[in-house]
Amino acid sequence: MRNKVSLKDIAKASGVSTAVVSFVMNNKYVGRVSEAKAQQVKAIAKELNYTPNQIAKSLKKDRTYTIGLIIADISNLFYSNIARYIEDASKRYQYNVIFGSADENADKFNELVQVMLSRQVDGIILAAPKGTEDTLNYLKQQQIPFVLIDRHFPKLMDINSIGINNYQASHAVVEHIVKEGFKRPAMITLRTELAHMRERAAGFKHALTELLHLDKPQVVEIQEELLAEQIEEVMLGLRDSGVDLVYFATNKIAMEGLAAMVKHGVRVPREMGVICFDEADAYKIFHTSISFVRQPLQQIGQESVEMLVALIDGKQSTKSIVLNTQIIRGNSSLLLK
Amino acid sequence: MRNKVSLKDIAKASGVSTAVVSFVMNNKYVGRVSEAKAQQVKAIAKELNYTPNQIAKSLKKDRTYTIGLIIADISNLFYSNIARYIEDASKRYQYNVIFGSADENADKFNELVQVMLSRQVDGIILAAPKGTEDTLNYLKQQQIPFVLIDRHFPKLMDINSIGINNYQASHAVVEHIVKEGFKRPAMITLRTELAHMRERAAGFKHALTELLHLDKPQVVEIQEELLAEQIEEVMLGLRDSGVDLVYFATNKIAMEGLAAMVKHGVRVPREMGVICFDEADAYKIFHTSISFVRQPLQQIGQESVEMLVALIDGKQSTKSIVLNTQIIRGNSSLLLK
DNA sequence: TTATTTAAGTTAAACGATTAACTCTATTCT
DNA sequence: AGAATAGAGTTAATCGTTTAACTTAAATAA
Repeated sequence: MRNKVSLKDIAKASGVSTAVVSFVMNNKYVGRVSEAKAQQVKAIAKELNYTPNQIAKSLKKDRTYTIGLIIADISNLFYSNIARYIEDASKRYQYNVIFGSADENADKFNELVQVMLSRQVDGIILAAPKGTEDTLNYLKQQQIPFVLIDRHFPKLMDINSIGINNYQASHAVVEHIVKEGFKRPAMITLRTELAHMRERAAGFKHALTELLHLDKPQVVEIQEELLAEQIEEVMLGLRDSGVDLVYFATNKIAMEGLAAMVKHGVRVPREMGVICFDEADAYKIFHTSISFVRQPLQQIGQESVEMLVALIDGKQSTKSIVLNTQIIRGNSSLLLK
Repeated sequence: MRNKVSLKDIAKASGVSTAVVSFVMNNKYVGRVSEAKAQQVKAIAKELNYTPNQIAKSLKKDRTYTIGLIIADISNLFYSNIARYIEDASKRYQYNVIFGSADENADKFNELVQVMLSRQVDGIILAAPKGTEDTLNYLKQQQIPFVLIDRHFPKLMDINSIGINNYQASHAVVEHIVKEGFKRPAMITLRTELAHMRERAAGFKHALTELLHLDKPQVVEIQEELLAEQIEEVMLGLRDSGVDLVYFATNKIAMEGLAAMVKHGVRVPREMGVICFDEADAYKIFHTSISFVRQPLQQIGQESVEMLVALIDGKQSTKSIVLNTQIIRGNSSLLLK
């Protein structure tokens, strides 16, 4: 079988107690173990190829140095990028990440939380689907350190979260396109109660009534599961009704929407302008450079880990960080006269 | 602090020993605990909201039910998709996944392996960068269950792996484009020793000498770090030298290559045909539908987990699974006359 | 009636590490 | 010289489970 070397083996091989080996391995031996013996123990440990058993360590110290990460969908570029940054940042803090994908499903989410808790993660970073307020409250009440990313829940108070200013981002989008001269923009978003999405829509609506005095800004809500099915119809409908620019509220919608435009030969931006929320690698192979709202993914990843680690160490009280987005201008939102 | 309920607490609350609680919680109580008491214990456990401490369990049973996953780059769609399928499949087997990204760096890879081992993962699934043969040998010698995905190492014998038939896939690509009538195809690949990439190139070359009797099939190798920098020059060079189709050896190259074509207005397939290795979401917003080689990602994920679990359970000896790919034809590899 | 089996538990060692509290020297201080 | 301190270790309890081995009482068998 697998040749596991434990403290005991090293202790035996070097003729000392396990305590000495433990002290030496953790570099806490000054004043307790002579330098000579320490070096000898280290040498023997290396020779036997000792790897400390983190499981045992965790049990004793009640710290696993593991972060749980629950995201909506790992195959979505937005989340997989964040996952990457979170993994990066965690490593810098000597933490490992165990992850799971909730697929926007509250039950799956709850199950994942339970799994992570039973694995004794020190804390959790999560992008929660709708309908998970109870679980979040439970985590809070149990005083389990956690940080919400991307999504937030206005009903819940005193929750640590890190996100972006969705309302302002949409507002800025409208400012940009109005300045460009677009007169009849429409937004396509998902039919959802999730606050961050509602804020994106609200920012769009308010800015349009404010800046163009439109009394009924056009916002189309599509049910996520029907996205691929309905997008073409929606896009053609918007074009035929004279909409001059479409603002996609997520990168998933954008991909489907752009695909529909390509399929039906809708020229961008001549026939219809385009601006998207979120970046995608894919944009660079679109025939026109795409304008989009960039979220600071790396910062979200980095700061969520920092925040969580601070919480774990008891060094921080509740806070919400709201990061700023940036509009990256491409040709897709230029009004051609 | 965090209110941790242990077996001991339940035992105390129900007036029995921890052994009884353990038996009941694991449903191993028939003949040892009366049904009545069992139900009572269960009720108390639920009431106290007991969650078993998997860390303690792992220590005792020498099984963590955790799989380590080391991939080249989580932000690459190919790997993040595989990660998703691996996570899915793992859950079905009651395993969790801890993951890390090696970024094609052997040192980082080795470090990740050590971390995973110290976390006592039951087995590892890995896409290994070049120069990691020693580590793989070490794992083998230590009898740690592991499964190689995507990449394989011809020098290493008796390694469990799961991959695709790269040579054949390229051969099929050539058959397809030759049948279409392309006469001067070129391939763009990475400068690497990794076997799977070399096989892709070999399949292309051999098929071309075989089918079109070209004595010097054109294969351009780009150093990965210089990809973005050099791709435009390469693409324009190929076009100007009369190449009529380009075969991109990975999705990363494809994205860069297609972006260069878009930027310089190279029409696909009229000026140059295109066929790619690997799928990308992005293809659907390209102005022409893209032909590509599809890898069975879900199957790779599923089977790698199955294989690993079998290895962990000692139910399986070494084997290599080679899966088949499929060419998905789009308009990008149609010869327009 | 006595012996044996079964049911329903309990006890305690173990997994691999950590660490407070202890034991010896050997040295230093007064 | 005697007391105090420092140096170099050891002992053993502990983290939360699991489980082999034991106990005790009741039921069944011979």
